Amino acid sequence: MEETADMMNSNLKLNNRDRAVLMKAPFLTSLTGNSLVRMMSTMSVISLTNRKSIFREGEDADAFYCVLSGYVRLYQLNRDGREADIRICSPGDTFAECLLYGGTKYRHHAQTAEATTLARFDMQAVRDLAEQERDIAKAVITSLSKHLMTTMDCVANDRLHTAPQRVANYILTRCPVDGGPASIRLPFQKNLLAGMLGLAPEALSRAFSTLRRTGVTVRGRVIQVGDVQALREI
Amino acid sequence: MEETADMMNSNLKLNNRDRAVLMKAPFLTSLTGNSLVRMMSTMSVISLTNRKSIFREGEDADAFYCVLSGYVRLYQLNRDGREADIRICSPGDTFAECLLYGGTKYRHHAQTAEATTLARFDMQAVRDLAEQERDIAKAVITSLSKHLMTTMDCVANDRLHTAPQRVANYILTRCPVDGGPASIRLPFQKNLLAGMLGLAPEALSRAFSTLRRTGVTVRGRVIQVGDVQALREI
DNA sequence: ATCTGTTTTTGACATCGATCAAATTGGCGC
DNA sequence: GCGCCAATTTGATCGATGTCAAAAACAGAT
Repeated sequence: MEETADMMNSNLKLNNRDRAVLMKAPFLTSLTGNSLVRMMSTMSVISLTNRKSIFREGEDADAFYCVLSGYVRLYQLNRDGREADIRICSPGDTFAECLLYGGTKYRHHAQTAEATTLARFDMQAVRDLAEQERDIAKAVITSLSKHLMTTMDCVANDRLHTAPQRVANYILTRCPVDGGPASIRLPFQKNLLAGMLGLAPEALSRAFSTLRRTGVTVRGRVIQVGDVQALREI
Repeated sequence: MEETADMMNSNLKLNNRDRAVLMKAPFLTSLTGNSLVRMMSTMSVISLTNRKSIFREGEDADAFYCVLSGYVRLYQLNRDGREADIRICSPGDTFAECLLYGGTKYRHHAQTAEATTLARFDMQAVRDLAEQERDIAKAVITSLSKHLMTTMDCVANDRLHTAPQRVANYILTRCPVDGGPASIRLPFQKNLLAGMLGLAPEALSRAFSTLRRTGVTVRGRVIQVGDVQALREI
């Protein structure tokens, strides 16, 4: 088998880290034995370098995906041809699974935002499995429920919070629960964080500088929080 | 049985129109025979007048609902105590069903936005049914899939379009497909439309007046469109 | 360590939409 | 038709965020 450095697209065995991520995905984590084996047999692994298209809006949807490592950007074009991110998928996130029973064509563009490994599930195969195996159906329900909740949270976040509040929320979700100082490291470019929060990169940058008054220091990807409790008040 | 005029909360038989709406809900429409009967047996009908609370954020989630007639507003409070609509549910819409497997507490406030009739489904009963009956599980999957798709559309709409564009989109979804003139009647107050589109009422009003230049006339709840095709270009 | 291309930040500005208050319209019961 | 309350529109203003351009910081390769 031959691969170019530019675009690997293979069916290799999973490495351990990717396997662990996959097994924690909500539509697999509850499966055991035969169901798990059958589900895994509909899957293939795909590795892509940065900025590769996974699918385009309007194409026939024949698979959904789970991010194993790297990041995926789901976006649409507005009337002026500008891209707006709808969702940034991190390791463990599933995308396009709403098309299992919801439609036949992809509704957004999907492209990698880093070197990325994906698990690809054949839509029709999973559909068939879900009808045969109760626990697979249940796992799909769990996955869709969770995804729907986070998407509703996204709407609420967009409509309810200003840019500094969204950034503060994001930081808080990765901070220890108690109130003292903390330090976290962004796992990706600020570009992507902006997309997650529905902000332009410049707006994210300004939100960070607003948060300096609340004791947040940013150096590269490292974010230091003077007082976690103070951040909650924002 | 005694009822006040202010707040009926009863278990009456469905009238024909409500029954038709219910049967078209995605988690019922594919069911037949025994599954349908069992599903219906977990249901009760609730009628409420305008502005009655259905549940509050943080309460234990023991039921999900389908709107049969009227409208329901899902909203949250921001830090200043101002309400922001997350979703407006119309007849046929289901809400809080993402908690079937996604969590145990309601995540928003829900209140009626008109005199409203609801079908109430006991969460635990439906959970049990979905595990027993394949077609019920499948119906739940379909329902969640559809709901997830519309919620992602909502995010996309919020992030991609300006107020006049959102209003134009809304109008177009209820217009005949061809390009000529058309006239539609809003089925609810503009208040609610604003909430659906993620706008303040004033912003909706101004969007309408912007659209006058594109041949849109608004008189009360009646919207007349001079040229449907022109509206698509906005 | 230096170079180079990319990412991020900053500045200046335009735009959009929220907010508050006031005027107007509309709906509905009488 | 009238009166009244609620919904909607309008005006004025403000704040937040997008946009474009340029500077600065950063990361990776040499």
